Parts: sequence; C-alpha cells; structure tokens
Amino acid sequence: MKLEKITEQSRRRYDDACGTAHGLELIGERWAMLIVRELMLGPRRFGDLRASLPGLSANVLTQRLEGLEAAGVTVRRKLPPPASVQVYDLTDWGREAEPIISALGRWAARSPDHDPTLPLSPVSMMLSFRTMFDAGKAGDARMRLGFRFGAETFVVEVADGALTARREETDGVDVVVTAEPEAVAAVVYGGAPVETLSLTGSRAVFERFASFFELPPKAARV
Amino acid sequence: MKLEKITEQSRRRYDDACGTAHGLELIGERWAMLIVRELMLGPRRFGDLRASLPGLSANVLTQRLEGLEAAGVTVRRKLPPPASVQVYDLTDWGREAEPIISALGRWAARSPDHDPTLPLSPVSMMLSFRTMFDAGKAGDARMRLGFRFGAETFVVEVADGALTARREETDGVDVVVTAEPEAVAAVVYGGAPVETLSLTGSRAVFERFASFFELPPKAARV
DNA sequence: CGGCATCCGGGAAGATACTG
DNA sequence: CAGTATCTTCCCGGATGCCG
Repeated sequence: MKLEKITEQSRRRYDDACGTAHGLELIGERWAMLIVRELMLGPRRFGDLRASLPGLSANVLTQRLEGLEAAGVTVRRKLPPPASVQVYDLTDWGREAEPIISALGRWAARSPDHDPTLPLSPVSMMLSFRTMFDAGKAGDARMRLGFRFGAETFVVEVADGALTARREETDGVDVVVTAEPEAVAAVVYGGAPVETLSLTGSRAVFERFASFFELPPKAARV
Repeated sequence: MKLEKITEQSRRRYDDACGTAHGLELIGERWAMLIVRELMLGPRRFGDLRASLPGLSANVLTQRLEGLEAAGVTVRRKLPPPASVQVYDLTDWGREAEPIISALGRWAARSPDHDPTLPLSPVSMMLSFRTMFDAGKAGDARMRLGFRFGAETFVVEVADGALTARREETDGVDVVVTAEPEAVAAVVYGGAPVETLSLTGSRAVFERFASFFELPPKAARV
C-alpha cells in the first residue's frame, strides 16, 4: 500500500533529441515492440498476450503495458457487457508503428543467423504476409484466404496489388488453411510441400498465393 | 583469466521465428540502434562514438560493438597507414538498417512527449534531414548546403526531388551553416529565427531549404 | 589517448508462488 | 483469468586500471 513515485521519473533516458532515440524510449524496452506487434491485428487480453509471447513473464507484461499506456501507445479498454472483459488495444498512433515493425522484420530476415523454425505466433504470421508481399508477383490477382490457427481465424485478401489481413471469420473465402503458423511459414517461405497443410477449398488458389512471397537473399559479412 | 563461455549462448533470446523478434536480438539492446545510427554516415572511432552518445559508458560500448560485429552488422577496420587507426563501420547489410531508424524517428516525432530541445548529434541532424525531407515541397529545387558542426562537416544536396547527405568538405556549396546541431534543428523544425545561425553564402538558399521540412502533428491518446 | 578488462552498486528481467 | 509479491539472476552504468 505504499505510494510508488516511480511513474515516469526513473525510466532510463537517452537524453537525445533524435526521434529515433525517443522512439527507443517509447517502444525500445525488451518485449515492448513484440507486444505492440501482437496488438496490431486487434485488441487482446492479458492472457492472450502471455500465450503469444512465451518467455514473457506476467510481471514484465504488466510493466510494459503500463509503460506503453503512459506513452500513449496503447489503451486499456473494457468491452461492453455481456463480455465485460478488459482488453488492451493500440491507439491510432500506436497502430502507425507498423512500418517500424515491418522494416525491422524485413531487414532481419536477411540476417545470416535468422532461424525460421522457431515458434511463430498467428499475428506474426499474418504481419509477415503484409511485410513480405510482393505486389509485382501478385499482378492483378484477386483472392480471399482463410487461416485457422486453433481458435484464432484470419482472412487475407489480395486485390488490386495489395494485401490485407484481418482477424475475421473465414466465411466465403476461396480456401481455408488449418495448420500451425510454423507449418504455413515453412510452405510459403521455406518451400515445404503443400501436403503438410490441411486445406479446404481451392488448393490452386493457395499455391498461387504462396508464389507471391519470397525471402530476400542472406546478407554477407562485408 | 578464466575462460568465459558466454560468447553467444547466454544472450537473451525471444525464441520467436518472427523477423521482428530476430531484429530485436540483433539491434534491440540498449544503445545498439543509436550506435548504428552514428555509423550511418561513415566509419567512426571508439572515441567518436562515445562523444556522440553521452551516457554510454566505455564498457557497454565495447560490448555492443562486439555484439554488432558478431551479428554481421558492423566490422572493425584498420585504416591504411599513415592513419593506421582502428575504426568501426557498417557492413552493407548493416547500412540497410536505415529504414528502421527512419521509421522509428518519424513515428516518435509525433509522440506527445518528444522533447526536441535535448542535445543532438551531428549525424542525427543529417539523418533527420533524410527522414523528414518532403519531396513534394522541394519540387525541382537544386541546391547544395554545407554544415559545420565543430570539426565535422557535411554536404547536403537536393536534386531531382531527392536529398542526400554525406560527410564531406564544404567546398563549392551555395551556403555554409556553422552552428550547433540543436540550433539548426530549432530553425528548421521549430521555426526559430534564422539569425541564430551563422551563414556564409546565400541566405535565400538556406531559407528555401528549411521550408522543405515540417514536423508532423502530435498524436492524440485515442 | 584508444581500446579493453575488472570490480561494484542498483535496477531490470525472469521464474515461481500466491491472491481476488 | 488477471494480475501481484517475492526472490534470484543478470544487465547496465560508473569508476578504475592496464597496455599499446
């Protein structure tokens, strides 16, 4: 019950007017950017975040959510009855951090040490589609795909040379993919055989979709 | 003198195949991205880096440079005689991290808590030009400006709707600005009077140049 | 002086257990 | 399920000192 005065004062600063340095003060602490990533496709509950970020302990998650809220990146929200559960969501400005996450992901994919076989959260998988989509390869393709990762479902739409991904029911799509995120990544980025996935609907559409993505070449150490 | 086996193994990982998570393992540690920023306009010595990043201690800088080199982001290089000094430089791939730094800076500039009056390194100032340059405002302008920050000199060139900044002597430019980086930022981004700067050459060119930049509006907490 | 190793104090991260 | 309390470990930052 003692009064804590460590609201803002004690957080480590860089004392640098550069926007990059300030950005690091906002979302540069360990786990912060990954929490933002998990919120990028819609609000999530405390437990959802923990489940998506193995290794992140509850106390650190609490601290980060407090810090992000103080910075104006996220908001805590109570869903209306009868749900009445508390969720964490990005502010409009927080949502605009996606280019940072994309740029970091695109760059790091070229790292010689990147290990794509590690666990992958559903949201990561969807965002990687947005990041790695090659509009040139897609041309004027038009398709809608559903993805089922356990209880989470997403719809990915390709139209007019753009790709959108939303958390949504998979009604009326051309093909539904039911699998682990890691297996989808192995097929789309790693060239694994499509047979490892469970497809419902047009397999041809999925194979065409998979051809829109290609990992960039690894960087050399020069 | 005991053998330390903590070269790679023990660094905290995220265990996440997402490229963003891997990127954070590479340049997400405290100070790492700011060190990369300082190298973005050419190689620097250990002491240069310390001077540009007040608050960064020597031992942490050593650790970061080791980590960045192990990750393939930087290389240590010995300049040829007669200089023969050791410098740190980005690899080609490391230099490609600039979009991350730009995206972070552009986003954070809209933070309600951003304080643009803090100290600013010369490199930050130059990179902020690259980040905040508005090609639409520049139109078909064509100009070359020199900036002198103590012993460091830079040339900024605007041509064909693009801006480039290089570490270079200020020969033959339209106008040379001699000032502290903070003062330049106050004029270009904060609308401070041009009289606070020492100009040699065409003041009109500098004023036109300053009109190519505008800070984005602050974000609201919604 | 530049580059790095070493020691130390404080604080953040991580694991576990506990509470409403 | 949504956090809080506690404890341990490790990282960050400052100081000092060694060696070329």
